[in-house]
Amino acid sequence: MPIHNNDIKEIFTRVADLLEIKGENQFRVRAYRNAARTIGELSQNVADMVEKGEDLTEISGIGKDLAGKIEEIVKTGTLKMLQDLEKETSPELTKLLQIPGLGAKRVKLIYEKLGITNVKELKESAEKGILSKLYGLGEKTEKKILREIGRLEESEKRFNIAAAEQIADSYIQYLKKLSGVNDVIIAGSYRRRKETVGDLDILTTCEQDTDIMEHFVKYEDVSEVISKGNTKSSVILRSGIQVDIRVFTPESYGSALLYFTGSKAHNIAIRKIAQEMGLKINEYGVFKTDKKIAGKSEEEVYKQIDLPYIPPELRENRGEIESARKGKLPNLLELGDIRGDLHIHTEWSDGHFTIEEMAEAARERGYEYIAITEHSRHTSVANGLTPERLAQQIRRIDEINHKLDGITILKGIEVDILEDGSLDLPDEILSKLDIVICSVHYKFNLSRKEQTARIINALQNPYTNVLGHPTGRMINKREPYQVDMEKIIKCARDNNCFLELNSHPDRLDLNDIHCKMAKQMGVKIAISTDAHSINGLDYMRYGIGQGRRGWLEPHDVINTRTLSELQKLLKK
DNA sequence: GCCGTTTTCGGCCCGACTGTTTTCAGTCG
Repeated sequence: MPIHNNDIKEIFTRVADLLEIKGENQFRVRAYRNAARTIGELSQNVADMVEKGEDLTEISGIGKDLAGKIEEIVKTGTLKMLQDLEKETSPELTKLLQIPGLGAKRVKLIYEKLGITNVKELKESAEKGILSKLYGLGEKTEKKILREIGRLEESEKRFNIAAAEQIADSYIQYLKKLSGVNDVIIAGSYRRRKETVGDLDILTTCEQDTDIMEHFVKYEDVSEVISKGNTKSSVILRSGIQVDIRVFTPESYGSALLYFTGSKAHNIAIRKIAQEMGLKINEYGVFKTDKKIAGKSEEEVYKQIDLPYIPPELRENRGEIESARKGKLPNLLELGDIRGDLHIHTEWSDGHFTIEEMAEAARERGYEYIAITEHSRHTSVANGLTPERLAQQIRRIDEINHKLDGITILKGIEVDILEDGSLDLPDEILSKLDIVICSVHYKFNLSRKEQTARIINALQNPYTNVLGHPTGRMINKREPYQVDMEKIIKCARDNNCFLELNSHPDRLDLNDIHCKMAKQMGVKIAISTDAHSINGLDYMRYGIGQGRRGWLEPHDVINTRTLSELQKLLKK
């Protein structure tokens, strides 16, 4: 069985959970958690590294012991230490940790005193009122646990960035209605533009005597108030998302913003640097002994530890601090750099508008060009084009281009990759197009080897330009199909192809890690919306967010080019 | 369990809120 980085991540996370429940040294626990996170975010495949005999202790946070355990997992598919821990305690205990309000100490307590090992038993004893009899637990905690179990049973989801954006926008508008409220900003993973958001962290500054907390919990969408204090409160909205708010003075706004934007790993790293310099950073500022020396703006805080401003999207402790130190932070791409959208559907297949309507909408958005890329015949549910209809569309686009001012329409296709890796339309018609995107739309469950070979075959077609939504994942709905992304990127490079970053908020495919990997391996990206309607063109901003998280600069992206530069890139 | 211009031991980020306690532990972010 091939071991993926994610398998190692899960094993180490379980080890950390069980060690913590056992009451082991917290720093040992942290070492496993750090290792789990690091491996999960690594762009290289650890199993390959083991096979090549590479030194795993080169990876930060992996020492001799963990390197040995990783090898054991890669070679045997399992870790004896974890099996022993599971025998010693109970494998389902870790699930209890997912219940908000239950940490390691309480899980240990209820396990040792009541012999509870899973959620079902926990629920029963809470319903019978046994839980609240334990020392340190009370009725309120018992009720909260029951509520949380109910919530866990209902759904356990993160919100995609577009859904989070809608919820956030209206809450912010509401908060700003209260007079005396000055800044309101959403920090957290939302500000880092992560593809999914677990909760919203709101930061505000306001005039004295402004009862922002009261106003905050009175919002009509609030279904439950979890906590309400003078500087910090939390609620749950009807949609199920948790929203936290913190109030700060303007003097602390920058350090608070930095702190609550995270990520946690980034914060820990910068605090460590501060510590080494004899400084202390917390959410209220930067302190030298007890004297506050900075905190108004994020720039000011970074400056105290000799770093330039680091954009939120990079703050994952994935090398941004080292780059910042060397003055080599990427000059990240911005929405304004985009000159066109290269993946658009119209009513010719399953889109909802005409070619002219989409072109005009794109022109209004300031674009110089778009590519019309319908589905091909195999995707019959989407009214995919036959060679004949595509030839017809090519003629039609020529006519429209002739009349249209201010924007150029490129002739393209999103052609299906068939099961054997051949393309759904003959080369003869593909040769007449400006851009060929090829995509997998069925047979998602081929083996990793077969799926990789299928895609590589498609990339080797002389007319292929772009691989569309390269892993096929749908956020919260469908897992990515199994592929060897490193091989695919290499193949794209060797065949002069590009990878798509599909901006649809349910896809955002490539993900951030693969974007960075493609950049490092010298493969450029097309950031496209896959728009099926005029509004769909506005998904571009999500793709930009993801691209920024993937360290992309304008020159890494083909649709930042002028039309003539782009045409050169697409000519093979 | 990791790490090192305090290097083989002794550190490892830190503050707010809640609930249960009677001065604080546990959880969370």
